[in-house]
Amino acid sequence: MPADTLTRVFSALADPTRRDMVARLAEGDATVNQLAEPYRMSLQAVYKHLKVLEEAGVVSRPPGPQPRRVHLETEVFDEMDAWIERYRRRAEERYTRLDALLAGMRDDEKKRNDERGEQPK
Amino acid sequence: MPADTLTRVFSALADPTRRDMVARLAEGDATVNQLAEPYRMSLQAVYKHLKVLEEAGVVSRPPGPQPRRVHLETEVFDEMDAWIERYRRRAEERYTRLDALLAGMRDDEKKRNDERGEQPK
DNA sequence: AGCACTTTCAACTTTGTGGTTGACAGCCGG
DNA sequence: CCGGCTGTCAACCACAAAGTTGAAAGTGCT
Repeated sequence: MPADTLTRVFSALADPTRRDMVARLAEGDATVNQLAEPYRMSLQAVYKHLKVLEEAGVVSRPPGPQPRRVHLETEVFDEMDAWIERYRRRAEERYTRLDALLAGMRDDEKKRNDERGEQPK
Repeated sequence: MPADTLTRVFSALADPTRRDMVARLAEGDATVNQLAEPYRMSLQAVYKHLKVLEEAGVVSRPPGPQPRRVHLETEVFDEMDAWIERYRRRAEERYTRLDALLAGMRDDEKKRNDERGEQPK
């Protein structure tokens, strides 16, 4: 089972180093060496991170002359954004409907308390 | 080192089961048993997932009468959204500026090719 | 061809994560 | 008060993830 896109994207972005790479790539494409420079980490480790980002579709490395430049791919962000927005929106809708429900809920609660013989303040 | 919020949120949402929980909680609060019902997984495992979501601030479980209901918290989504939007926007700005740059880049490339003695097509 | 640099592959260590089972404390209703 | 449901904690297992080193392919320049 090849782990769906969202899983790959979210876990790719769960790593601070990888998020930092994305942040820097947003300023423009870079070679692997430029990318690797700030980190105290072997070059192979950087390639591994890149591979994760690439498989998640966050980044691409078009073939070309030797120092292949790493490029930020933004389409995947749309997908993540859609997911987030979808559920945020739904939850917020429920929240705004809450006002309308409050009156009824207060009545219910009062009734329940009455049935238990509790004193209203 | 207490792993920053974004790291916790992204890795919380990197798990399909947890994303599914969020999706269902967007429809309304639920008890742990209701939440756990569709999964073929021990109840303790579900509590673990909930703990991860809670520590990431995605979910809250206000204290109360025995079956404590799980509630979706949306503020964290804003933070994620801000991060995504920030870099997406920056990358897209670069992209739109690309048109303006193309003329200059073509000139540069032509010059480089000339210096190498390559034939223009 | 030959050297230097880029890229990838493989093996290994360490740490984290998702899941299990088992035990146990806290509430609540009969 | 006691039996059942809710919630938490701990030990353990399997496996994935981040990093290391070492070695081997490619690619580009002179």
